[in-house]
Amino acid sequence: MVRGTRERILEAALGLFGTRGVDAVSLDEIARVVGVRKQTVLYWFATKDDLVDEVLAVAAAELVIVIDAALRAAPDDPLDRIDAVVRAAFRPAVRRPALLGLIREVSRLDGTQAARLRERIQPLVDRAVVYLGTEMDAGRLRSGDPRLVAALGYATLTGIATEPEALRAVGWQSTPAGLRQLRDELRAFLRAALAPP
Amino acid sequence: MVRGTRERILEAALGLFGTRGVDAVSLDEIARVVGVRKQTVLYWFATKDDLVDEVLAVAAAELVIVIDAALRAAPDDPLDRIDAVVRAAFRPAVRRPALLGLIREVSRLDGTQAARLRERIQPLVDRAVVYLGTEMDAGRLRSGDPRLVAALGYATLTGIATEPEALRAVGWQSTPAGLRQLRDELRAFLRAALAPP
DNA sequence: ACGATCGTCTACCAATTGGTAGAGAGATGC
DNA sequence: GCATCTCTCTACCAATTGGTAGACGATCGT
Repeated sequence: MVRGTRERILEAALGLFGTRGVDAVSLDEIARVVGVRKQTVLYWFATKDDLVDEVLAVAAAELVIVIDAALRAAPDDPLDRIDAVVRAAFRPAVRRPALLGLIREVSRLDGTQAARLRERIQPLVDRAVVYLGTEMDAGRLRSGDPRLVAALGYATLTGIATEPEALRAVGWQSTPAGLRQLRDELRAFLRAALAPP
Repeated sequence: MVRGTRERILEAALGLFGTRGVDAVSLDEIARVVGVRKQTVLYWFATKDDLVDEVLAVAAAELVIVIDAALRAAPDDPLDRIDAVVRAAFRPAVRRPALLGLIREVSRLDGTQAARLRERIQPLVDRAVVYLGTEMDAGRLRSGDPRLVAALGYATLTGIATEPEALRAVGWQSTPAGLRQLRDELRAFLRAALAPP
């Protein structure tokens, strides 16, 4: 066995849930992708809800790790640090749109699952909000309500990463050059939105 | 009959599709909300796909009308005009999050439906892109690729309007005062992102 | 007054859903 | 050698899905 069945189920489920939505994906379909029977999926995860929970945990952990690493290596200037986060979040976001898509999906999940995910990401969010607040006070960022500014930056990033249709509507193409251009435009957009006047 | 059954089905479907996703909502559920049997829904709309198509058409038309009206009444300065669009799109977005949510939902629909919706909205998008381009050339907006800047503005607006979970994570509350503050913060964010340096 | 049309209904249907029960193959421990 | 444990399977199941067939009453034009 090259990689555990369990891991392969989690990975397939992340991809399918993230791009098509939890409700729209059946256990049978996940099993088919993995190359196994539905009952094998139910052996590893007692219910579909359990599977959703664990997939959310995996996605959250991956995001937290990626962003944490980027921040640790980033310079001191807040605009540069935000750049670093964008770059760190952007790569997995386009390579695996499902990742951010799944986080988004949580809005329509049942409350306890949403709460569990929020709990995992909360530290990251709180840190970001506090950081934005102190930098605003220091005059190194445009001032405003740090909580809402954090939410707006998040909305911009995940929105652009998870809505291919919006990009198609403006004639954008997903080539390597296009991706680079999109990333740079996103960075410029957020820089301008956050820079002090 | 106060309002036609057909209209009531469309309205209920818009609300449910927009907040929970097309796949997650059954015809039975829509019928129950309307107070009618599923077969009555299927009398007015031959298939679920037909219903989805018409709901998308209704939502698109409503958005186009609202934004068009706001633009016709707006002043000349591009930042003020963008303000006007934000304000126009923000009210329906929070009163009926389903509206923008449904537009977003299209990313996971089958290609022909997505294409049909894109067709309806395309004129609006094209106008926006051309407008951004000329104002950038005139130095009244920060310059960049107008297509991507349009997509980014859209992503910010719909992202913040359709993701209550993100706002909850930063401790935001949906009170009238909170809404006003959110709208103003969104306007300041977009103004800063788009203003010339 | 009467047939046609309209709108909603009851009664089904096949396919798919998430989930249960338990058989059987293979490795592992003693 | 044998029992145990791990993993995947076949065989079901009840509930729900989108959809069909057609009965029934109301309304309408003539």
